[in-house]
Amino acid sequence: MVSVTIKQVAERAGVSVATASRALSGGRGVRKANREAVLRAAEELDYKPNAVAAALRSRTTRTIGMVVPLISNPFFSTLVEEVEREAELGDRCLLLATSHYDPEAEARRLRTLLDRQVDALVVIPCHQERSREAFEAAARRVPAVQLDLSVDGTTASWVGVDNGAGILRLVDHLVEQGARSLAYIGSEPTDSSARARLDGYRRASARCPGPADRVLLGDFSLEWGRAAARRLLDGGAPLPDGVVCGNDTIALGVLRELSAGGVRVPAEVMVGGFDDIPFAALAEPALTTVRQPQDRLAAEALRTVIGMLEGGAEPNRRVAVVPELVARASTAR
Amino acid sequence: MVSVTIKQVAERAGVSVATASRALSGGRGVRKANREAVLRAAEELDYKPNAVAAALRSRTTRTIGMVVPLISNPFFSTLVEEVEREAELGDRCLLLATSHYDPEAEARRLRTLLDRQVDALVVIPCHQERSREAFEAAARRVPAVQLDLSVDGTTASWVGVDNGAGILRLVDHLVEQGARSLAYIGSEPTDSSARARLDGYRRASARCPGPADRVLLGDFSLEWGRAAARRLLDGGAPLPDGVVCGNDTIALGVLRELSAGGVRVPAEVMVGGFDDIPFAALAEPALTTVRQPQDRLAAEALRTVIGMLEGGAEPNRRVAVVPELVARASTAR
DNA sequence: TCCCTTCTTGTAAACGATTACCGAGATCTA
DNA sequence: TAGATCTCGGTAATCGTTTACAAGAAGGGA
Repeated sequence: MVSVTIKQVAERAGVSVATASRALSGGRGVRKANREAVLRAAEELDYKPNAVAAALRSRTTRTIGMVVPLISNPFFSTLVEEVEREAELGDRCLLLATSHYDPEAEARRLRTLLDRQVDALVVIPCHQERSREAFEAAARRVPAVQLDLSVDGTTASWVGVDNGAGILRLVDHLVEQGARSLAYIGSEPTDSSARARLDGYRRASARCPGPADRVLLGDFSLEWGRAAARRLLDGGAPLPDGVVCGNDTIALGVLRELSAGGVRVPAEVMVGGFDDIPFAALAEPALTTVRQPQDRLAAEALRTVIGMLEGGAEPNRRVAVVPELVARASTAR
Repeated sequence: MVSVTIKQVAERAGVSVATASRALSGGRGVRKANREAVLRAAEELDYKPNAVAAALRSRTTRTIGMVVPLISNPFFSTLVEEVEREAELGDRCLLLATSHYDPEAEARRLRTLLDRQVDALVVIPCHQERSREAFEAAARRVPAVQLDLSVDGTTASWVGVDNGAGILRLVDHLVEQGARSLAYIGSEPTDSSARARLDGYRRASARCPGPADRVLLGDFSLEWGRAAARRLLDGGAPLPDGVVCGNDTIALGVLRELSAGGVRVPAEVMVGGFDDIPFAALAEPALTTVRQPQDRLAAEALRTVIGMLEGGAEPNRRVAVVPELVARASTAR
């Protein structure tokens, strides 16, 4: 498979390769007649520039590296999609790698991406402590930003959602809808989001006129949602008017268990989630939730690294996007 | 950010760059003492090979390009994940691009990936006719395989699921469970999968002892599933014992509407889907479905292109993986 | 001992672009 | 018209590897 090179284009256009290169990239400092001759020759020969060669010499690959724990998680896959879309707008490509929640694999993938000379990195760190060293090492070499999750004890750039503000909106909404008592079903604070949501609930619960101190912590699974809901049902204590869930998966489990226990949602208990996963709108009843604005997160993340790349923007930028509340049937009194 | 080059490694080890290069890549044809000296020097200097330079000279980037219609679709995102995992096993990276179901965008992305000298391409073509030209052009330049969907009228490589066999299994299962009449709710045959499933149903319906000629075609959405189920309910004709759905999303809509109409599943009507999306197992009742073995599909796809790359395997390989049936509550009599 | 392999090694030429530098005209200014 | 400035284009270096080639060293068989 022999490819047309810039040399052949230059030859056909009757100019040197230097002029051809200039004409093809921007065209500044090239007389109009020559520029047109070069472009015509390129067209006629169906010239395709070799991006690898250009990258070697210009020391920039126009490639963004991204490392995520898992691609198939719908929340992450949406982030990947939006980062890719945003990258393409800047005429860049996405080199994607998975850590499978293994900090060592994550470190290896980061190194591989650096070896491939990515211009910048967008990372969803898989572990709040053990991801730190590799991420910081990578961030010393190229502009890098953490997306969604953040590792402990670093000042490196991060873009994510303001979890506290999101929980606050949900709590306010429940109170507006008439809830006088609340409970929180979430995950143990094993990652930065889980902790921020729990802290957010603790702060927000002051807005509730009645008792709001029941907090059940497990993991982010549907099964835990069911188990926790069962505990509420079996507890003997009166059910809260509203249940704030740490994410939608938990909330779906809660809905399922409450309905199995004969409790009507939202009439007896209102339920709210966090994330707005695709199925939230399809649940019965449709789930009120805090929407993570993935498109804005991705855009901000890319803007952050590109800013560091081009403008030399400040390297320690922390952006917390305030999420919006999506009110649906599960909280409609 | 100055990097250590192989030249410095060679110098420190007291050999030429050629020897250093040989020692670092495989080490064949290098005396043991020298090889060790080189490796030690590389270690001490924390040498990181520049993959771009290596790619330029060796004319191979160890990169797989992948173009998908959408990353956030859970079926596609799982395929992406598995392709990435498989690529990593062969020490390759994944350059990922999205077509957003636009054939022109798809063509542009393919060209970009080729400019970047990917070694091979895995493509989920977004349109059965209008994807053809660009895909075939790309396939003439590097090993390329279509994944899941296939464009019309090409003999190029393809790896996907045997839709007909999958539908057949589902029909056989329903008949075994006692269904004597069937209906099919699917999508108009606008892509190769939709057509193969519809054809598969028409062939398989001969296995049904009673009437099985009700076929309702719309699109692959939950809404269409609800609408079609409503048509069955309102039609006046007796309900079929089993409903075969073109995919799980439709099946979830059918479940929802039947339950809203007071029809018990599976006691009165059994329902089966196709794909085994994550939510299928969580539906009420849990949905029987035909599982797409995404890991095997991805592995086969990569094996196909790598085979063409390395072994010069036949360029027109069509692999139809037979899917397995996952029997759950929605068909348990 | 001599010839013929087989190993190792270094030199230097790729790979295909971008770009520093310089010189030749063209244009402008006084 | 001379000198300064600007525009444009070519030569050649460069990016950091891999690899073709040639040559020297070592080993083996007759």
